[in-house]
Amino acid sequence: MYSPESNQALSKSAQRRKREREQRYQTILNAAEPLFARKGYHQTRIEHIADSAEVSVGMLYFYFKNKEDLLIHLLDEIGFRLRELLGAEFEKAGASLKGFELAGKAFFEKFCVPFPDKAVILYSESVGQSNRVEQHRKQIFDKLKKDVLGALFRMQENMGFRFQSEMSAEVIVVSILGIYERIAYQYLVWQDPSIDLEKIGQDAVTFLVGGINSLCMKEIK
Amino acid sequence: MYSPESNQALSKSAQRRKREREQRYQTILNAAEPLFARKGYHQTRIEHIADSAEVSVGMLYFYFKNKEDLLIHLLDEIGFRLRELLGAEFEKAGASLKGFELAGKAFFEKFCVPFPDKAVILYSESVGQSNRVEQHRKQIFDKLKKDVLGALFRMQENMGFRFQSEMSAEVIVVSILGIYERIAYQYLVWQDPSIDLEKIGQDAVTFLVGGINSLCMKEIK
Amino acid sequence: MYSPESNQALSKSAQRRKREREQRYQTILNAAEPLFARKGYHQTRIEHIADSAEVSVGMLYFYFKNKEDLLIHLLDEIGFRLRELLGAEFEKAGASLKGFELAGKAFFEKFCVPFPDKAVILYSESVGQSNRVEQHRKQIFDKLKKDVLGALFRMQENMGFRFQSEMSAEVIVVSILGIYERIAYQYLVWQDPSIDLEKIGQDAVTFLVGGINSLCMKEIK
Amino acid sequence: MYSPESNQALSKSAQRRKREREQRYQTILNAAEPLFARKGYHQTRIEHIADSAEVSVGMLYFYFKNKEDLLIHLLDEIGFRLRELLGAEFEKAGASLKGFELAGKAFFEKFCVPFPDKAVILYSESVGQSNRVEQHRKQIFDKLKKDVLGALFRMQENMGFRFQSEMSAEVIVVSILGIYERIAYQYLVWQDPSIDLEKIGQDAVTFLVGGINSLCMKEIK
DNA sequence: TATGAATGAGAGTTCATTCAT
DNA sequence: CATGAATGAACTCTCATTCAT
Repeated sequence: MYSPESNQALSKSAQRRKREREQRYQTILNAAEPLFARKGYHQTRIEHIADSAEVSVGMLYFYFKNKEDLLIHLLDEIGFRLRELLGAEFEKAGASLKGFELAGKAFFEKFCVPFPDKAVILYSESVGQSNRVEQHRKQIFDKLKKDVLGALFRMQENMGFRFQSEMSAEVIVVSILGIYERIAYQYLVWQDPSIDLEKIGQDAVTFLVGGINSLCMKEIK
Repeated sequence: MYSPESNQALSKSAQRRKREREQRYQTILNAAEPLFARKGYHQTRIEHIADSAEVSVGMLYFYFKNKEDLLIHLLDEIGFRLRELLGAEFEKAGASLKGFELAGKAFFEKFCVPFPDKAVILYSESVGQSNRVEQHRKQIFDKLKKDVLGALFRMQENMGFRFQSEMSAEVIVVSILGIYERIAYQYLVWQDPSIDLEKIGQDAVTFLVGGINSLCMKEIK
Repeated sequence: MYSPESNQALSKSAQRRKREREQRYQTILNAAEPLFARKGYHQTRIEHIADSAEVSVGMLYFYFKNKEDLLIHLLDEIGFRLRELLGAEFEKAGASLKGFELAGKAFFEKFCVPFPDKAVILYSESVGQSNRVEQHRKQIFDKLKKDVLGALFRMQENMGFRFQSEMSAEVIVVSILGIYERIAYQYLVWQDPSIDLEKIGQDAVTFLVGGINSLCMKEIK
Repeated sequence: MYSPESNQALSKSAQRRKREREQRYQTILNAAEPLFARKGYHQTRIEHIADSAEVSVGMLYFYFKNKEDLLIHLLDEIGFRLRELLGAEFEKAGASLKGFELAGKAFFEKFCVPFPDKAVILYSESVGQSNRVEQHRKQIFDKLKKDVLGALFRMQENMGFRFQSEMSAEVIVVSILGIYERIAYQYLVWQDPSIDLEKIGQDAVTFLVGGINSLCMKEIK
């Protein structure tokens, strides 16, 4: 006979286990993040990460295949968060230039400033480490490109213009990503004092809107 | 008493020595470049570089303090070459938008394509390795910024416009560097097939000219 | 007051428990056997054995003190089986050379061929692992020696001969064990194609009978 | 101009280097031998071997690819020595039964007794460690088999007999190797007090001569 | 009894750097 | 100047064993 109680008990226990496992997984990622970002990936020893996460080295290897794997998971998570964030901003403004403006502002205000470690890992510590890491970096940028490209095409449909050449959309997207990446890098990695995010934001948006406009031609209907 | 003869003999010998030393120094840098760019900085062993340069490991350490030092010198040389190249292009066209166009074209055609290893080291392998390396990277970018900024200001004087805000010039320069860096990265490091340098070049220039224009306001004289 | 009922109930339950325990114990040994024999003792992980036996790691440690202990119990069981088998063959033929022939045949046909894993563990995987394991290996061989020695002495009584020297019996026994061990090793561990058990068997028996004869001298009555 | 002196100096220096290298190689093998034989292969740590050889761990890895490689080289050397030794004994006595006698005696007196560590490694510590090690063990035994087989065939030619069956020669050789191996194992690994090499030697030879005779039939000329 | 996640000592291995020659 | 063998600290990773549940 089916016993809901013992079943629920089991289920509860299993649920708790699962919750704990996911928590620990996150704990490790959270511990690795500042270490990778501040000491550098190679300068960070597995033991430090384990200590910082209050987890044994063995447990760390239970959750992640190796150090590279840990970096990759961290990277993927950062990429996911960033896309989620930017996606929401594009949603807010419908398919318009406004969306690009909001997304640009959010990139600084909701990503770089509150999560500098995440940005440093994405733009600095994960660069040139290994082929596998680079593949994941590429994947993240490809998805971001796809997202921004989607927003661009939706805007095109709305506003009725055409691109100067077949590469224009690609160029616009890559340029946007490049501009923001470089500003973030100078600000976060080099802590360049000439980069004042508050002041720079508006000009950056103006610049890229100007860039976009120059590659989009009003269609005569 | 001054002995021109022995002096000259010494001088000749010293000159030869110096020439040889500089040659060897270059040989080592040249050997390290493709290894760092293709295998990666960490995956490249000192012994491998020495072998490739046909120099003993000990000699390598005579010319360079350590592995990091080698990377830094390589990086500095790459930065110098790039600045030299871009500077020449700006010279050619006087202080005009044309100069930006030429410099952009030259970046791809005279730097990325003929010297992919140099570009990969500048944009990938030297990233996030250590504070000292990062300082030199920053220095290189600062100088590039200064160069481009100079060209921009000369153009401003010539054409008589003013920037929308005090940050505009900074934003323009950083944006330009960011755009080109990202395109180079996708093309060289990820070998992204959607990046066709030939086709992209013109649009990139159009984009950034649009961007520049949008931050520069014609002055009413 | 003695309560047969509850007693019987307890007894039955206890019996079942004991049966289950022994079953599980065997299951674990049976799971470890092919793993040790095919992957090797050191290459086999405790977790793998537990999985294969469908038992938790904790349970495995309930039944066996540690990995070495598991190997020792396996080894002892293998030794017991082998002695049982050879003993039965000696019984069949009474105290005669025939018994040695039958035992030799049985060693191949009833041990090595149907239970190659057991033979591999006895002759290869348990060798040189630790002092404790080696003690048990020695014990097994000592008992086998004693068995064969017993058969030899019974044959001596029956047939009335004397050994050439006081060591002769020892030498005969050790030689027999050595010959069969080496053949089994070549056949099972190295899978030496020049070892054809079918064809070799008869010659091996002839060889050792010749050996035995040469160390036994007919007594003049 | 050719300078014999500096040349000789170079040559001498190079010779010394080579000598030192070979010496060091031997020193490491010599240091590993007693450790492997007495503590066991797995219980012996690389660091111990390096310490014992008064060599740094790094140097050890310069001479040997890894721990397994060290064991294999040790094993090969032991195998080579043993064959050399037995070969010389067979040579001494021409192609006769005497040769088998001498070789048997030499196995104990010139191998097992003076070099117990070598014998233990050959017969115990190298057993069941890995496929690669096992391949080398097999190779050694194959060569030993070939050597003994050669002696047997030469004796056959001299004495004019034929083997009972096509497998007889194989059986004789494998039996001889098995008998001596087992005696050595009991004596050296188990230090079995019932094995008195002095007394056992003669009987072992008698046994195997009897075995050989029983598989060889006088040819009627 | 039964579980299997957690532990952590300890292993092998690498390689930038040094220094006797 | 030149060599390259030698160093050994530092690193990642494994897995037998334990113990809270």
